[in-house]
Amino acid sequence: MKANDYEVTMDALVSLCKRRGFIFQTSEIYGGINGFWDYGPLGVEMKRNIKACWWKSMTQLREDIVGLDSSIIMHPRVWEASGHVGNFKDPMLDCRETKGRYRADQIFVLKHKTDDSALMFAYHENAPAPAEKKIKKVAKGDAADYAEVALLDIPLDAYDKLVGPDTNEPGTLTEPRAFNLMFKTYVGPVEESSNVAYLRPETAQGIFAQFGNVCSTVRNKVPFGIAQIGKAFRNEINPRNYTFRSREFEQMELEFFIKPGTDAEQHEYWVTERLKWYEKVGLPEGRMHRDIHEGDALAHYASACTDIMYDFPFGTQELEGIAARGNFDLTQHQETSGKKLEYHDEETKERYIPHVIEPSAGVDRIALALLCEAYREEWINKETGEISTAEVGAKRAPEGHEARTVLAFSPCIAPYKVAVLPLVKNKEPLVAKAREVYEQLSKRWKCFYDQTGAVGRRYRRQDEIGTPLCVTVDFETIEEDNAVTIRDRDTMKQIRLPIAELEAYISNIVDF
RNA sequence: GCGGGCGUAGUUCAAUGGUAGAACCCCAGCCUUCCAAGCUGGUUACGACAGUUCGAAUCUGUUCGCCCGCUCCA
Repeated sequence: MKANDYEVTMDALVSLCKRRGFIFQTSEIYGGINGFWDYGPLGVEMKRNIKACWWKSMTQLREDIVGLDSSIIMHPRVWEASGHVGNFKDPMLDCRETKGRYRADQIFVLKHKTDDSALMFAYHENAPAPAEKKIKKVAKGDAADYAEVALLDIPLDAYDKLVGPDTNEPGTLTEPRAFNLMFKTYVGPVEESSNVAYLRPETAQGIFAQFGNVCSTVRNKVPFGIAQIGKAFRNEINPRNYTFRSREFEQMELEFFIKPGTDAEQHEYWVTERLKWYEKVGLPEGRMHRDIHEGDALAHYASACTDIMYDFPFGTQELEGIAARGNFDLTQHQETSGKKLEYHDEETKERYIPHVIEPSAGVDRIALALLCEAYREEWINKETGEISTAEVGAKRAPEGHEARTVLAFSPCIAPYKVAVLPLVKNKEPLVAKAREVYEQLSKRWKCFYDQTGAVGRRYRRQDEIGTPLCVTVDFETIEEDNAVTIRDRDTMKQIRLPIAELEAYISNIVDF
């Protein structure tokens, strides 16, 4: 499947998310603020389910990973050690003519070796060919007389002789401006530079900074991991695509510490492991891809990095990055803090700084992917009950059919697991029995009780919020068999089941 | 941040500078023995702030937000 094979438009999805209470614009009554979103009553349940599935798969179903919850504001030197204070900013410049925008560190310049008054030609890193052509065409010169210089080494007062990468005119480039992507604040009531602190731009550094304490308390042996879920903040230049790129977002990060030399096999292991998890929560193999970083795309300290990509309606985008970061982070913290962050291997009697594999996932992106994946519009034949996929862009169902909107979540992700419905509401014994069943099931799962309107309408309401199972109490329940019907969201088929067997049946379907 | 487009009930759409309407949704009541039935009633909107005008949803400016392209990224 490709991104453009979707029946979903983002508009339809955004509309449903608002109407049913998944996602709201933050502080909407004041006009909202770009890059921040709130999760409504259904969204928060869904998001908690995503995190719970991850947390369970990491810290409960395996013995070699422990959890951590570190603070959002940490000592500023953490960010010096990690390189965020120095490097987490991208100087950018614009071309006034073409309206293009470039990262200054990715632009290089061909400059005449002897003649400072000659025009200079900018080009994209590793792609000097267009600039060489312009030397011939525009300056009537010879490329051999020119030398490569980084754009950032060109003095600002020489910009009027600089020809942009995508133009033939000099003087169209603006000066590079730095964008620090970290949110800054002050610790204590006095706003002075000595009090500056940052909201964390990733949760990972909290794990590295507590590496020593965790090691000395839980007696773990390499390889082992520390997992953390939490908010992170980045002052993105331009948030876009609904919640996909937000300024406040939630991460699920694992730092898996390994013996140096096992990096490649452990990296591959975690990529495979994580793809299995995505399939389990409802993202099919056909829409998932690996984007393997190579060469310049790889950070200098990393030996491997694979992004796990999903085909969104707006394009194929990253959900998670899995990086083999060597021992860069722990080494940096050891040097900056002066505290030893070594691991003592009891078996080999060696001391070393472990290497690390970092699967780092964005919760909000996964939530958005799951919503895109789950959303479908269907047509139901009124006579036969046959379900077919609705035609793209059709406003109405064809004659003899009715439309149905479904969020076909994996049951472990669905905000509500079960809806309990009395067949009608004006017969007290039915209502009483339904309440009893509802209260029993609510002890184990998030359930929904609804007695309003016709039962068919109530089923459709549950379809639209993705509830996998509907339990209906009818007259037979109280008069004959103490059994209920269970209706499946996807097939709309019903079976009859004794109330005594209900919990086991539901558990089998909805528990992760 | 740059360029373009767009802001009217929860949603989808109306309204010539002159009383803001509809459908669906939602809520209440009646009715209802399994897939959005029906009847009655009800709540809810001109993104914000200025300006022009006797009078602004409508014209102008500013701002905020959304969408698209550039850019960027978990």
